[in-house]
Amino acid sequence: MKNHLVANILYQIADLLDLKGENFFKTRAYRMAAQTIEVLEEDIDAITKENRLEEIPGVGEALAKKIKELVETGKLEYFELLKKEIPEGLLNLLNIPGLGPKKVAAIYKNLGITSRIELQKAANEGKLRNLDGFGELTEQNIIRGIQLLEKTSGRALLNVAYNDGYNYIKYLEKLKDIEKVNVAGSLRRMKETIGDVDILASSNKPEKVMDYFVAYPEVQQVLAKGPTKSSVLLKDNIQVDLRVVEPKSYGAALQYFTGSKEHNVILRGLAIKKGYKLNEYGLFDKVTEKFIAGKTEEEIYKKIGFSYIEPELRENRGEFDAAKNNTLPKLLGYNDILGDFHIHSLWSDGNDSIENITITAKKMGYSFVGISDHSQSLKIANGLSEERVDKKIKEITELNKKLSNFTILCGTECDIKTDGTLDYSNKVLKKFDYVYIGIHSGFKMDKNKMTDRIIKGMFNDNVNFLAHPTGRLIGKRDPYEVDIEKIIDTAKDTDICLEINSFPDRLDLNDTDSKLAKEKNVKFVIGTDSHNINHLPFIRFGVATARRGWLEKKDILNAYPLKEIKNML
DNA sequence: GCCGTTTTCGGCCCGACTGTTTTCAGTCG
Repeated sequence: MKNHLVANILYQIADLLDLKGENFFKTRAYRMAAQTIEVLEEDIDAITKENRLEEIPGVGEALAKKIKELVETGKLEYFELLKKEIPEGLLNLLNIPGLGPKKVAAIYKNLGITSRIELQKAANEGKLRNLDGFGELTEQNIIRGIQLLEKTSGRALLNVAYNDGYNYIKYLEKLKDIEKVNVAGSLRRMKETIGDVDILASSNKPEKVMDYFVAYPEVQQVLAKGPTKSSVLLKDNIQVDLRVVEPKSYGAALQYFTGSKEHNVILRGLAIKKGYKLNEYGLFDKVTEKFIAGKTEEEIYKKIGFSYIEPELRENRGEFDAAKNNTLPKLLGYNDILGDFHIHSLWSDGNDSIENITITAKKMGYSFVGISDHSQSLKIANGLSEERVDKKIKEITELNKKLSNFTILCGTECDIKTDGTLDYSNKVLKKFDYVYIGIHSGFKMDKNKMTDRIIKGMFNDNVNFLAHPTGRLIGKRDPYEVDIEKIIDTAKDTDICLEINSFPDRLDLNDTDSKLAKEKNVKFVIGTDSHNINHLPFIRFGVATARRGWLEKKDILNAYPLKEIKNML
């Protein structure tokens, strides 16, 4: 059984136990074990076979026994009994903002409700307000919560949250009573999707800050407002939370509200071991409660015994060991990219001429761009025939004559056909400065076939880059069935760079697969897949994904000067 | 349910806000 499946069942058990009203620490134990197993590098089957389950942190006698049963039989009696006792539908109700285990349990016990539809109906009919601990406002909040969940399906893409968050910051920076202001939370960690935008500010006049915060023109609704914490819903249905702290606590609060939760749990635990207490107000002596640090994140990490850990790394994926041993990666910087190889122009399905793309790229400080239009069989995207390839090369040659200190390269995003052959002959492929290959049709293939198809394409000597290696579209399409480890190994064998596609609904490879590939010494190219000049700045989301995958400047082809890249290609 | 360089029992992170109730439970992060 796969690690994430085991983790998933443990998470569900925790939720079910919560609904039963079990001890908080017991359900937390299930969640901590689930979280550890979810990101465990080693296979849970192997660990079970060798009777080493109890070596996993957070797994003791009882959990080891349950995991063993689950792995060996594919079922867990305890879980089945729990599901009989508590309807599974209740688990979905927990996703509704404002509803926790206690309220869901009360709703089920008193009204027998087990689905969102039944709940909505009961709320509309005013049946919830009479329950103990409920009132009219609770009822309204539940209705609103259901609507919100349906509208946003939970999380926003990174670019949407990014724009909302940083526009809000620009607005807040205008208020003189704010000393410092930053985004925090998953947006600061640049996670691929964002639940809500967290903002942190320091000020000695928090009430003024809160008044200003809720007066932002983009606010649709004020969800909560207090002197230190407020929440609003923007017109695009993104929730933004603001916390205000005193300047001396700013670093501690920024650390605290940046998370991740898992990272912070570990950090606080380590602080306690060193005789400290860490919270959002600062680092304190555990006994005397004396304030030790808090103004900056750096001093907090340092006092606890670590070098500074970049926000993108704070996911409890080994950053503490690396920080302790001084082996943290020197992360790729947001300004390290010198050019973009994955751009579509008017020649295929892009909106802009190569000339206009060049102007924008120069403004961004790039020294080169590569125009990689689609290949001939992708008719829907106006893929280039062999004849049009020659014409495009001619246009680029002419344009380059007029440019100084800037180079346009002619590439292609060549289709890998269903049999693994490429959409251009080798003779045509050799005409390009570089060749991307990618899957654009025949997504529903069995895993072995798909893996073989891609690998066959990668073994063509003219190929340099593999575009969006898993083909996922976040929230819209799952990755195609592919053995990503085999693809990574093949990239190493064939010297092909794996792309980190920066388009916000792709981010493909993702952070964890990128980390895996880096560990196998694979090189990367970060491309935007731009179809419009306004897409070129998406590069920051590709860089963010690379950083979350622990990648350094030296791992990224398009962070090298073009002269060196040409040698490498 | 886990864990232990004071502990094999008694901790385990805890503060802010809302809504209901009148001193606090529930939810969230």
